[in-house]
Amino acid sequence: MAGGRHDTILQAALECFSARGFAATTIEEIRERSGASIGSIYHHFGGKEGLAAELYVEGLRGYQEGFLRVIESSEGAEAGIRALVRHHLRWVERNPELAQFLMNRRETELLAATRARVRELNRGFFPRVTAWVERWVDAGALRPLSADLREPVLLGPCQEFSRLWLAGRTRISLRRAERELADATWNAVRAG
Amino acid sequence: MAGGRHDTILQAALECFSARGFAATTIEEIRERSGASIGSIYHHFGGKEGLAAELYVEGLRGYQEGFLRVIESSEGAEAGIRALVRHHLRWVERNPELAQFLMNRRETELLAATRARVRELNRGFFPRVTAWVERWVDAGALRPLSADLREPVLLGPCQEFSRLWLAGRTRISLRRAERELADATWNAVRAG
Amino acid sequence: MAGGRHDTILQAALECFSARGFAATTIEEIRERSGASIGSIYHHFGGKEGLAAELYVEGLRGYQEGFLRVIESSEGAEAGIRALVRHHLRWVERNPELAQFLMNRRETELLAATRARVRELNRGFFPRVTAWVERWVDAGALRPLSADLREPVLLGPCQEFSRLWLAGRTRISLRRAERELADATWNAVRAG
Amino acid sequence: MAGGRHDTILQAALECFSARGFAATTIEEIRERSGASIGSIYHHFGGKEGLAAELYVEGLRGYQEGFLRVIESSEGAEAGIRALVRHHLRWVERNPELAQFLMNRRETELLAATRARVRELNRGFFPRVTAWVERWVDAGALRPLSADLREPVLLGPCQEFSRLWLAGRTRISLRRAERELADATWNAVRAG
DNA sequence: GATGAATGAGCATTCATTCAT
DNA sequence: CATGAATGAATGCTCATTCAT
Repeated sequence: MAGGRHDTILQAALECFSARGFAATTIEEIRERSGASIGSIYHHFGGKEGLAAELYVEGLRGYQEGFLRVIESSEGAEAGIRALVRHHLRWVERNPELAQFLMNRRETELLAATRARVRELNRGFFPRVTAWVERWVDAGALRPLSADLREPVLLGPCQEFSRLWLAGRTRISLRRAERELADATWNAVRAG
Repeated sequence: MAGGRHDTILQAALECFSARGFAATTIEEIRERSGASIGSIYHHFGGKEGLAAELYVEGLRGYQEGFLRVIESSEGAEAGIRALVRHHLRWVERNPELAQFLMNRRETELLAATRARVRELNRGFFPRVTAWVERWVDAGALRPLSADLREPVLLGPCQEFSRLWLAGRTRISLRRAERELADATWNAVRAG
Repeated sequence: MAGGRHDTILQAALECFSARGFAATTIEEIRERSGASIGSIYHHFGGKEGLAAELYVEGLRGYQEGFLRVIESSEGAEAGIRALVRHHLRWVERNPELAQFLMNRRETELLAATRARVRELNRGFFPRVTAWVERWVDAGALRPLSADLREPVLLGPCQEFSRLWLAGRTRISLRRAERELADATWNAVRAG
Repeated sequence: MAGGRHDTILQAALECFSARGFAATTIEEIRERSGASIGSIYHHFGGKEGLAAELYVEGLRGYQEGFLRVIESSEGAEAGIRALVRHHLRWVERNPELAQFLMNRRETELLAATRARVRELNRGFFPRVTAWVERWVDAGALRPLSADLREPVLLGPCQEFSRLWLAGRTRISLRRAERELADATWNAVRAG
């Protein structure tokens, strides 16, 4: 589906962006790490922004797909919440560089190349998350929660722990944190 | 109180850094906004890094001081947790630019000028937070929590909401979120 | 033979360095004189230091090669000494800019980029000069001379005259000085 | 005669100039080493050029005065030549920093502040050297020598050795070189 | 005389991007 | 598709110099 050169460059760019940030990464660094030529990078992606957009959008898509699959196939509210925490942490574990890159949202979302495609993705994502949450609120399993607080309450702790883990500033692993984060998150939102 | 020029430059830099990020801000922008000369900026801060370090370290110090004051003067575990959430959100409300700047931690913490001073601050901060939490765990008011999970669970939701609020992507205000975030956080950590 | 741009830049830089010194020369001057772009200069040489190092090392190599060829192919001590004086002066005459640049040794030798390569060159040069001189000392044609004094006694007068000539402060030409400098140098070192 | 501040600054500037060259030395370095303020440096010397001119002219004057005293008080040609070599080496030994600074003539002589005063000094110096040399040429003690070659032949070896010694690239001391350099120089110019 | 904050022209250097081969 | 030399606007930073206190 995708040329070897194409993917090699993409992977090299991801490594650079995640290690030093988008702004601080230079095309030269990507060239060196990928082994491709400058011309080749421009041929495939049109430049630094194009590379970042590709990584960002595809990364986000993958995350969201997994997220929806997990909650929508879960049985019951508690199982869904716990699966969501677990999914988040395991996704970070499997994609540490992508996670690091997506986490520094701000730098990348300002890019023109990204905006429209991200909005598109979100349009297909948030309503389904909202539907899932409200279904269980209506069923009396979850406490009502302002729409703006859904993401913060459900993912804030995972997000923050992931951030520390990616920075190498935790003693325990993502796996070992799963249970406690799931407990805390579940207690934060369960009804009663 | 301190040198007018000095503080004017600092404020201008903060505005630039928070609006566009450290890397994207140019000295010229800071010069224009502050009204000072390039030379003056370098005379006082030694450069962009020095400026960022000063802002970062002083911002962090202020946040931590308030944080400790709030929890250590609180009566009981629940009051402490709720005060902590309230303090976090109000600090962000009072210092939106500083908050935005400190949130993009990564960009700044890579700076050599910052590292040592931050470590120093943290040495005086985390042990006292730990002591406070463990006191109430021992008293049976809070559920036991791995050390690595304290910050994520206690502040993750606030942090994530603040991030969205700063990005202008929330409908409700920080004030309106206080109660719900405090409830959620308290439920996440209360014993039983 | 080598890249036209490459050599054009090198020549322009040499003219600037010899006319105004390394420190006083600006990249902009080199750019203007060479007709290349700033980027091209950096692409090829990495900066002012790289340019100076290239010129210095290649210049030194050329001088040393000629020097060795001349003395090692000479017949007898006196012929060698006279050939050496002659070679020195003619080299300066043929390469006035390079001579001027190499003469202000100090400015350039402090450069990190130069040190290792110069040491390497000298390792291949001085032992052969020493061997030649000692051969004729042993043969009784030259007076014994401390190692440290070889260069000063053999080349000091040439060096000093070249310096004055390059500064435009002599009335006679390098050619006209050849005989007298050869006489003086030969008398300074001949046995008996 | 001279204020303490005045001389302290002068000495600090000399140390900087001799260690790193005129162009590479900054006023800030001189300020730091001298302990004076920037304003004070400007008050006394008017700037970097003024400092360099002062050092250069006074240094040259001192060297020339000693030089003339030595040859004019010497008895005979050989004694004069030997005294001259000795004077040169001892002057370098006593004033290594000044020697280093004066040696990099080129950088300093381009300064407007220096030119006129140097020409003035030279007008009082070279005729007397010339007179001394020609007196002994006429007397048959020295071989005739083109005017342009006087300095190179008489001082070239000393100069070159001093340069190496100042750069720390000699094994023997200035004192130990005296005899051999005097012999070589005397042989280079003696009649017959 | 002494001080040091303030100034800003000038400089080296970086880096995304283009394009001929 | 691949290459890398060439470009030059943009940027961080230096540093001699001024001047009010």
